[in-house]
Amino acid sequence: MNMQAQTRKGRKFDQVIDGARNIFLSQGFEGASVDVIARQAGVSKATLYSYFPDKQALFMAVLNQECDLQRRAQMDIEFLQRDVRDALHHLAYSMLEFLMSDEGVSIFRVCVAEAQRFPELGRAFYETGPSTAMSHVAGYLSTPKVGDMLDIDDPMKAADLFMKLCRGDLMLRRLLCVSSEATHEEVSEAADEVVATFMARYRKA
Amino acid sequence: MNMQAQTRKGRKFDQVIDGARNIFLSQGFEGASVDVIARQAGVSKATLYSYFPDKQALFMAVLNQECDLQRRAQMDIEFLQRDVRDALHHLAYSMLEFLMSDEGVSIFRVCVAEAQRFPELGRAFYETGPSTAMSHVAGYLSTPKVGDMLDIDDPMKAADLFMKLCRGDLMLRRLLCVSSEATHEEVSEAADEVVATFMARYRKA
DNA sequence: CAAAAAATGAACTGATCGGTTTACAATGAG
DNA sequence: CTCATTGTAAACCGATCAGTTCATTTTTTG
Repeated sequence: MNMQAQTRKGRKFDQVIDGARNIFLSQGFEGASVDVIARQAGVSKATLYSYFPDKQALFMAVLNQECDLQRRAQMDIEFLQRDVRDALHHLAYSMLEFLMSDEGVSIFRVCVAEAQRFPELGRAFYETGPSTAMSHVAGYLSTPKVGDMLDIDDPMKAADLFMKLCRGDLMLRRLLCVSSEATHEEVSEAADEVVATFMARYRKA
Repeated sequence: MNMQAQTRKGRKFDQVIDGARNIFLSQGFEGASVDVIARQAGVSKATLYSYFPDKQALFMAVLNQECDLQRRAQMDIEFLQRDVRDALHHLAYSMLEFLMSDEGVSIFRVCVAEAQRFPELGRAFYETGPSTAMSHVAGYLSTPKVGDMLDIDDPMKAADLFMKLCRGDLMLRRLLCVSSEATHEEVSEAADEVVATFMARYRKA
């Protein structure tokens, strides 16, 4: 039976990952103690260690899953068949929404913090997160519909610009805990600015 | 005598701060052990604890000093009396150079990582670093010379744009340890892009 | 030189942490 | 029901760590 795959894995596997996710994302790697993770997961420490050989492996498992989620949460470009300006705004808005969410900020913070200690981690996050997103955006920017409106010679470079316009002061302040979650208006206004600047840069001559 | 101010403080005060700076910036707060810091500083642990009541205080002292250095390292705007385009390029280049340096990356990484644990830290870093820099840039952008070339209604918003253009993919890759120090050419090219985009956004109608 | 101040090193405390072990209970399939 | 799998609780180990103590040495200063 296909249930066996789950059973073999153990019934509480997901609990462990979820608990670890909570603690790691809020406390970082060193700051998270295995006892606390086990308690949060509602699982005994022995069970936890029956799934993962050590704390590092658990950490990487959590982050890998998080990267997958990030990949899947990629925006629905198909549905961007409307006006280019609207499409860009929609793109910027959804990107900003993720970047500014508690989850987005947490995972970014942890990856930056532990990138030195776990060399694979930084690269994995970059590839599955920002890099993949950039490729998606570049793909859209290569569309003939966009080509009619804007003069884009290097779609990747343009996508890079688009993304760095999204990572502005708003996100910096969240990362440094200067401000808390942004309002819908702030995000929408920021998205307006992104689109305005982007279109100014790549307007037809 | 004015030497007493130093003597009262203790002869090895600077050694302690320097050693702590090295270890904290490369290992983070939790990752840095006080014994290692003392050894790196060439000082006994007892001496270290005669200067600072605990590890946290030492950490904050290091970061405060680093913020001051950052403030002092602010660019020399007076010397920007030349062509606006050149001035902007110079500004972007020196900003990128700091952001991409080992020191700039390290301090940013540590502040982002520990901002949750030390709420004052994130704010202090933001104020003395990015925020101050933004004000300087906004000041320059309010200059009549710039006003002749560009149509800037909100200098702070424009300065924000300028700075986020600098914090691009290059810096992201360094933060995540995807790539190491950038070459002179890469930085200069990135500065070109910053200026091109900025001037496109604020060109006279 | 002599007394005071500053620094040393090494041992020590109490706590925490990662990880293991053990003896026992819950679960679920045939 | 039976038996193997899976999970539990708690004690335990060795290591590390922040912070203290103290007897001794070095440096400064008058």
